[in-house]
Parts: sequence; structure tokens; C-alpha cells
Amino acid sequence: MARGKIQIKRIENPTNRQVTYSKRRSGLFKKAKELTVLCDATVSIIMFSSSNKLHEFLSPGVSMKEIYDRYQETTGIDIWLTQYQRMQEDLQKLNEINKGLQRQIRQRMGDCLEDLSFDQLSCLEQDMENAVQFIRQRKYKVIATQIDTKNKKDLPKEEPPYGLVDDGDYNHVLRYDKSSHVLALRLQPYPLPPNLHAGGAAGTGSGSCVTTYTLH
Amino acid sequence: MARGKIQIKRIENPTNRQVTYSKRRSGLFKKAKELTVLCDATVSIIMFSSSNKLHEFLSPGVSMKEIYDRYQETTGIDIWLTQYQRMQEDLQKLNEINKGLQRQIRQRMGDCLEDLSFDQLSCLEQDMENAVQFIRQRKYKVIATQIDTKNKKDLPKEEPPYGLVDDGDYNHVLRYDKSSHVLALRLQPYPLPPNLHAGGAAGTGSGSCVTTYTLH
DNA sequence: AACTATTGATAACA
DNA sequence: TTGTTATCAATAGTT
Repeated sequence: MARGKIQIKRIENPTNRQVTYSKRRSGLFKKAKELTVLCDATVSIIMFSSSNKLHEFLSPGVSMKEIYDRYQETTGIDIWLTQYQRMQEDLQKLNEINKGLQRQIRQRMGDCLEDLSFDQLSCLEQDMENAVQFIRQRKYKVIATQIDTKNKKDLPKEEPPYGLVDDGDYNHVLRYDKSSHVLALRLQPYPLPPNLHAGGAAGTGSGSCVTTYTLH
Repeated sequence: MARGKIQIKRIENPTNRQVTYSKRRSGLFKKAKELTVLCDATVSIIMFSSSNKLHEFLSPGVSMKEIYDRYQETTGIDIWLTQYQRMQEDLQKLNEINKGLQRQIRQRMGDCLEDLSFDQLSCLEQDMENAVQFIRQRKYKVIATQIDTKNKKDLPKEEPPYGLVDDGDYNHVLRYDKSSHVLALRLQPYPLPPNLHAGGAAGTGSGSCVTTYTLH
């Protein structure tokens, strides 16, 4: 635009690019300011240089939030809502999946069998019989290995309590803000609910192994 | 700037103001575009005329949301971020819980037993034996009722297939944006993975009942 | 940063 | 609104 015309394409020399960026940025902001005053308009500019430096212009008397509020009022496009709703849906789905998984576990613990048909119960029974076989096999293998090891050395090596709660990671209480869903989940490993214990002796307080509930 | 200098102050004549707004706006946008290309920068302009008309400019290849995300990252100013992060955390936690539940189910299906000690296996075995008893009881009760009903009327009443997949609700693929976690979950009711089937005949393709994996 | 020869933007007018 | 053009403003290359 001066001392020779230039092509509008990326300036390869980084120093030159940075200089041009600075000059033209101030030019742009000046224009924006003039426009604001001359035409009684509201202008907001956000820009990032190729080196990721942020510069912004805002007409006096407004905040960036106001700009975005007006923006979404006018366009009807809420930048956040899409993302937001998607996350909500995901949470919802995960929650439902969780419930399903928990139900399945309970059924495999002999609970929540009310809705199952005879065939379903037969299938489940057969399935668990097979699984027990597998567990038994594994158990034998483990004890065999253990004995074998013991024959050589003598370290009994205390194991952590069995199952999912090993790392204490499943005692969280989760909170949602908008959907008002709360999932409290408490898993105990394999000690069954009282009604499933043969003796049924200690069955006082915490009956269920897994609990979900919803608040609002 | 042409045909005479002008004072930079509000143009009182509304028509004139509107014309100037249009012309200068296109000038501003042109400058912004040039700046984008020349300096490899990212520019976003949002402006409202005095008559509240919205006009926006965006460098190609970015969304308004990205602009605002970067803006927030840089300035540290954010209204939604708290909420947002909280949801992310919740999703993360639910996901972990899900994994735990799935592992527990697999163990009750005779799979994933590698990490269990002898005692844990014994406990699990005993537990499942008890549960099978319960299921068997229930099965007898159901068949008894069924026979009883059949004695009176004759409607076999088709049941939906057993288990979690009843409503087809657990075949979702969930996607997250930021954390890049994807949970694909496919539950089959109680047909065991091939290695657990006695015959092991049809065990070709979809081996596992439950699968989680992560993409990026 | 400052300087200017030029190009580019645009105010007034049509 | 759009086009024209005389004038002013922005700025590329240089110091």
C-alpha cells in the first residue's frame, strides 16, 4: 500500500510478519474505534498473532460477556449449549448404562430376579454354573501355585481385600448441577446382601452393595 | 478521509450514519481478512450497529467457540468453565465406575480372574454358589406359577430377550470432546464369551461381552 | 521507532 | 443501494 504494492499472502519472514501484524493491528483497532464513535456501534475484536499473542478491542462501555450474550441472543446460537447438551446426554447415558450394569450384577448375586422369565433364569443359572467352574479351576491353580511357592520360600504376602474397592476408587459421590442428578455409588466386593447369606447373621445395616438414586 | 476531512464524532444523520457504518464495516472486515492472510493471525470481530444489527467476521478455519476458548485460556476469565470442568470430571468418574462394574461382571462370568487371590476366588465362588441357589429357587417358583397359570388359561405370552439389551439402550457409542475419551459399550445378556462355553462351538467373532476403549 | 512514497479507503456526491 | 472520484489515511519499505 505504500512504497510498492504487496500481494495479500502470508509474509514468510517472521520479523516482517510480526511488524506488519503490529502495524495493521493498530490500524484495525483505530478503524474500529472510529466506527464505534462515528456510527454509534458496538465492536468487539479478538485476535491472535501467529505467535499466539492475544489482542482485543472493545467499544467503551461494554464487556466481552455482554457482547457474547447479545451475540447469542441475536444468532440464537449458544456456543456452549451444543457442547453442554452433548455432555448432559453423555452423562445421562453413562448413568443408564451404570444402572444396567448394576442390575446385571445384582442378578448375578441372586437379587432382582423378579422380572426374569423361566428361560432367562435357566440361562442365567447355567451361565453361572459354568462361571463357577471357571473360578474353581482358577482357585485350584492359584492354591497350587501358592503351595508350590511356599515349598521354596516362606512369605505369605498379605493381599489387599478382594474386588473393586481395592483402590477405594468407587466410593465417590457424584454431583450434577443442571440435570440435578446425583449418583451415589457404593460398591462392596463380594460379601452378599444379608438375604443372600446362608447364616444371615450380621445382616443389619448396609444391605445393598450398589445404590443409585436421584435428587432434585 | 476523502472529499474533505471529517471529525471523528457521532454522525447525527441516521441515513448517513448507516451508510458510513456499512462502508466502514466492509473496510474493517477487508483489513481483518488481509491481516489474517498476511500475518497468519486469527481474528474475530463481532459488531452491532446503532440499530442493533449484528455483523461478524471470523478468520477461516476457526469457530467462534474456539476463539472464545482461546480467549478464556489467555485471559483466565471464564463464566462457564467451572461448570464445564465439573461435568468433565463427572464423566470421567462415571466412566471409571463403569469400568469397575464391567470388571466385576466379567469376574462373575468367570473371566478376568487373573488378579484374584485364592481367598478372593473362594469368596467369589461361595458367593456365586449362594446366588445360584437363589436363582434356582426363583426359577422353580416361576415355573410353578407358569404351570399354575397354564392350567387355567392358555397364553404363553412372549417375553423380550433377557437382560440389559432389552431396550437396545446399551449399544451407544459415547463421545467426549475435550478429554478425547470414547466409551463403546456392547453388552450381550448372558451368553458367555466363547472361552466359557462348554462346547465352545460358535465362538468366532464378538468375543467379549463388554468392551471399553479410548481414542484420541 | 520514524519517515515517506505510494497504495488503499472513503466522504461527498450522483 | 451502488458507483464514482477527489481527497485523506494507512502503510511497505527503508533508515
